[in-house]
Amino acid sequence: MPKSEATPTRPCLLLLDGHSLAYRAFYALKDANLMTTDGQHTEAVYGFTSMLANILRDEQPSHVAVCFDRSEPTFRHEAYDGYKANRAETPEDFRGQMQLIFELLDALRIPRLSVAGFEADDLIATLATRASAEGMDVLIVTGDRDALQLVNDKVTVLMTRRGISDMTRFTPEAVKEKYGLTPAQYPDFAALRGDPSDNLPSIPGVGEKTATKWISEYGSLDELVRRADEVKGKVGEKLREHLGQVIHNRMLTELRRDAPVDAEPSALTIGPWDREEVNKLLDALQIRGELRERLFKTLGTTDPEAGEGFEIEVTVLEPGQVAGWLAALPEDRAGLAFQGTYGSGTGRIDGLAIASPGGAAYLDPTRLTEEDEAALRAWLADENRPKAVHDAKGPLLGLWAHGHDLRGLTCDTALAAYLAMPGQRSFPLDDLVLRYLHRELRAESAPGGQTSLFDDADEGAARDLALRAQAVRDLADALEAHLSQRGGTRLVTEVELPLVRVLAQMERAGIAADRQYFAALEAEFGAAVKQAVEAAHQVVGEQFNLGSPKQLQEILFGKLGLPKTKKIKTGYTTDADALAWLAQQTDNELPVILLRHRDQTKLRTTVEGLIKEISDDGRIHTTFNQIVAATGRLSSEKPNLQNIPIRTVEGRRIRKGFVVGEGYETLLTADYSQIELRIMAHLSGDESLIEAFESGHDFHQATASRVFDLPPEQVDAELRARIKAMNYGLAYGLSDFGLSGQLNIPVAEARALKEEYFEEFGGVRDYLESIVAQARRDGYTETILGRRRYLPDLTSDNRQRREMAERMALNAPIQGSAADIIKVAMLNVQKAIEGMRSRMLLQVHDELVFEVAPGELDELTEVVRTQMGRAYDLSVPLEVSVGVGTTWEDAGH
DNA sequence: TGTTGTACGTA
DNA sequence: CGTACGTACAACAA
Repeated sequence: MPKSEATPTRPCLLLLDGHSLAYRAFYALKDANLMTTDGQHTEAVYGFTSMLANILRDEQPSHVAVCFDRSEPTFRHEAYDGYKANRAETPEDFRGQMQLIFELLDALRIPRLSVAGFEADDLIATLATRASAEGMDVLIVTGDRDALQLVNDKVTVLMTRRGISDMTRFTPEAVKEKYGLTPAQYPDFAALRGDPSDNLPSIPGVGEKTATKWISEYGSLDELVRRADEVKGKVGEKLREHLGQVIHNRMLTELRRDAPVDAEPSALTIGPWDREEVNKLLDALQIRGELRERLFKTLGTTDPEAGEGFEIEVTVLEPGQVAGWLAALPEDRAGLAFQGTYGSGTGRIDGLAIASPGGAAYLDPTRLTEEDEAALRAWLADENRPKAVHDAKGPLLGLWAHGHDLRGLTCDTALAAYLAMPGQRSFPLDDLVLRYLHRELRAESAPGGQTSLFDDADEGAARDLALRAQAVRDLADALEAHLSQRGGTRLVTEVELPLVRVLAQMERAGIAADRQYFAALEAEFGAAVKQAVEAAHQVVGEQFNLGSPKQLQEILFGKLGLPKTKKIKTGYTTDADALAWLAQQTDNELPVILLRHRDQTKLRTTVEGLIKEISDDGRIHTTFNQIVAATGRLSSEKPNLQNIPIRTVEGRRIRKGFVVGEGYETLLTADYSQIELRIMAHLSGDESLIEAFESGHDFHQATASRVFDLPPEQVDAELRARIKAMNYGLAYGLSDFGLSGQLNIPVAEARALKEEYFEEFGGVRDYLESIVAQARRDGYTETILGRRRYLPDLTSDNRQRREMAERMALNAPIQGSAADIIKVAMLNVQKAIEGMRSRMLLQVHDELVFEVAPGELDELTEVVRTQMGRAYDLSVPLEVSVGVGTTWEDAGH
């Protein structure tokens, strides 16, 4: 809230806790992953600068200083060995950013202070005390709650809350209201509560609630200590037990007001800052646009070279105005933003904003005249009117549900960002805008926003959506430029973007489910679970929760005294492998019963989950996520249809519940056989491996025959199994240790086996080694279509992280190329069946599931075989096997 | 109520 | 001490 400008300005000193704010900024912006093109992270600098600019603008202080901690130990460390002893190490990405902040403050001529042996807090306390004695108002900005003890009539604390713009203003009244304490009581309270971040121990059973109660009841810690005997109950005992500790804590929670700061408050003015230097620094940090302008504006100068402001004209279109507005719309690419909800293959749209160079408009698609509706329909469906949308699949489903279509999508900013940063798990628009446009996308109408420019809530929402549309438009350009610069344009425009439509179609179609069958199955699995529970209770002789790993451990290793299994964080594992091992080790039937219970509960909950997801149309509509998997795979959720059981007979029964829908003839599944191994053969160019694929024999058998120098017929099941584990393991970065565990053989033997394998397939070893070396050099791996995966950990000092990254580097090009290929296949199949009634329903990484319209089986089979087979030209054939049946199980192989 | 750890299904 | 996911549940913290 700006100070009222009418009052004659009384001197006001602004004191900031530099480290605290920089840390806060860093964590608030961590997900945005801000960095310069040469890899210097800038989250902390950016966020700190943004906070500083806002506070200077809003508070208009006459004096200012930023206080910093020093690396030297403080008097608190001397008083207490353990002080801050459990502080986590400074994150790698944060390092170096403090120095940048120092440089920026120096360029801005804002005083920064630090004193050896004292924390920033103590400097702040000292200066606040002196300044208020001189009649100045003081405003403290920090994230450290210890500062609350400084609050009085003259001293106010702004405490960071969440993010970088959300702060709470603590006056004496506000402290009272929030904590039920006076500022002076705060250090007493803090000592009593303890503080994990400073490593001040707390009293067991005493949290904030009890601490507050005691301090307000007794008035002060002194008084509480004096009358500690009066405190009743268990907590009273605990208090008396820990009294010494609390008193010790108290010495540390008091801020020093006598730190040797040589600056006088009145001298802490903002100097004439060096504009050139600031510009240079901001250039180096690649901070442009809105923040730079805000900073300059606040400091009283507008920089002519700063990025243009971010103001747009927003028109809220009323019924009858839409057609006209669209007619006048320039032909440049428009940014679109939708307000709506999506899921289960459908959606609804409540608002739409369109941003173009001429301005932006908001409209409610449910309130349109017929003419508007027609114009909007035509414009949205016009292939020749280019559009950019953020995460278009949901809106597309929504539009379809309203009878519209969306064509001419030339950029999906979420997809583009995914290809630019495949390791990120989500891509919120505001983060991307911050990262690529250096602009804040703040919802102005949101509650708690600093300004409420709009009295009308609807108009505010309209403006927010329009701002998003505009941001999408700008972001699309920025991301396209970024991707084209590094050769990622084709992957996004020719594969990922057109795939959006295919996935939407699959989600909308869903797959038919046999509800009665699932219900019966659930009952059956449920009965088996019940039986297992009873049997287990019987064996053990007491009731317990078989689903609780903790209770299970107590029973198995405590009560029954069975041999210990592998250690995990919470004790000893009770996973399926361990239970199977236990079953072998003892005569006790319990492990077998538990295994059965695990099995059956898993199956039961799977079926239950599926039943819950059956829509009114009798079908299950999953959602395919195109932007989560770091390797480029799709994922499936709500429900996940990519992990329906198949390995066991019992599990496969669930697949019988997925059936052909009414009006269709049958289901068809088509999958790639051993696609990842074929890709490994292709990428490595290993002649022997390629020949093994072309030999016509079973692949694992063929490779085993080569490794062991036997005719294929003489490869027994054991040898084949070993080589199969090798074949697959290699693509995952399997270690000797892992292979030995997998095959139950000594590590030395596993190593020897690997040697033997590489004697025959040396090209594979060379390839695997080269891929890691290349990734370490470039910082990323690449698939056959140029999809990248960045692996900064390849150069980590931490062995575990580095080796993890190495395995990812081995796997990413293989798994990712397989994802590329099936995506291309999906596009080509979809194009080829456009005129048919049959449709694609599911993708399960190397398998596609179709619903076949009457009379189309032969044609579809042919199309699918051909298109999948020729999706990409590898140096080995892409083999496709097809199955047909009225349930997913029957259509399987 | 939200987060963490364990377990387990698929490719 | 092979990769990539999503979901369910219990336990814990608050």
